[in-house]
Amino acid sequence: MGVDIGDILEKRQVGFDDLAHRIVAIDGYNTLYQFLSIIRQRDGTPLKDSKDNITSHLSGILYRMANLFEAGIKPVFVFDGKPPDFKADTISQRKKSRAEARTKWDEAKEKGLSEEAYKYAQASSKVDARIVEDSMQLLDFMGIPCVQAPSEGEAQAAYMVNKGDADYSASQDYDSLLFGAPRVVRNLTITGKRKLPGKNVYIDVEPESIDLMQNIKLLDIDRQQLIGIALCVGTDYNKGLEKVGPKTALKLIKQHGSIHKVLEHRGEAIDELDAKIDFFLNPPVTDAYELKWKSPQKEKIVDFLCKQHDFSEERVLKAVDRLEKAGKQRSQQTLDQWF
DNA sequence: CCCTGTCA
DNA sequence: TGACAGGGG
Repeated sequence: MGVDIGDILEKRQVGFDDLAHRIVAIDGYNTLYQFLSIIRQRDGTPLKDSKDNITSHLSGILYRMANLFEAGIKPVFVFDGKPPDFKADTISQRKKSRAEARTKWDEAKEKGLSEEAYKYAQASSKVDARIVEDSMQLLDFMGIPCVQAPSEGEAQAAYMVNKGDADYSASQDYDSLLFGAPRVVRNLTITGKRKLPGKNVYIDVEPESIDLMQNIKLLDIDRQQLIGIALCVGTDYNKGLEKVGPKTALKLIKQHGSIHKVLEHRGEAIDELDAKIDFFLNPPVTDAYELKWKSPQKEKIVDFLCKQHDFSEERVLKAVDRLEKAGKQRSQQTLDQWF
């Protein structure tokens, strides 16, 4: 999932408050997947309403957005459109992995292996159409704008930051850097703890920002070469070279100058290489969006979350209160009308 | 993930 | 007040 180039990138720790007054274009798919895989009970079961609908993502959205609002951050969600044809292999691979994880989850449960069970439960998470639909519904009631990308959400987010409509692209993946996002923020959470994948160990995680130009300069490469490194390591559109991680990829690209030369030297090939490079450089994006934050519709949120999905009214009202207060406070302080 | 209650 | 356990839906 995503491109693994984090090890060669310079990151800057940012406090949650450093992002005050900033517009953050959130990768919807990435965030929802994160919520689905992490918001679970000890045994691995996701949160569900009485009709057996998964609700982990709704919980994640409600509380995380309340926290962002309180920090003065303006979120906008960006959702994926039609993936490029050359993503088909990755998509079917993910489907296969999910199916395998589902069986292994059941097996581990039967054997009483709780840690294994949890791991496979997470891996079986799927962001399906219903998850996306009711996320958009909740976000709309909360007054948070959503953008429908023509293709990859990370590409659309990158475009919006370049255009100046947003300040950061937010995702756990580094892909939007490949699409040219000047600034990416990761770990957009308040709780400074995260579970290590697989193990039952928690580590501290702080939000961090990555500056594209700074990294390009530091690595002494250009953007095409960064894309070349990504293609060496493997992206959603290609498998990557055998036993080549980010550090080796950097060395290879610097040594040979371009991905084409690296492949030529190794006698290997990547299908539709030029089309893929061009997709990173000139992805389909749209200007058809409006960024407008509206005051939360309390009754609709309560109806949706409490009546339809069995959330506690006390908790939801408290969260909506936080949304309203934060918005009003900002509007007074900065003249920059939120609502 | 995030919230809430408890305990020192 | 901050760490921790437990539950959320």
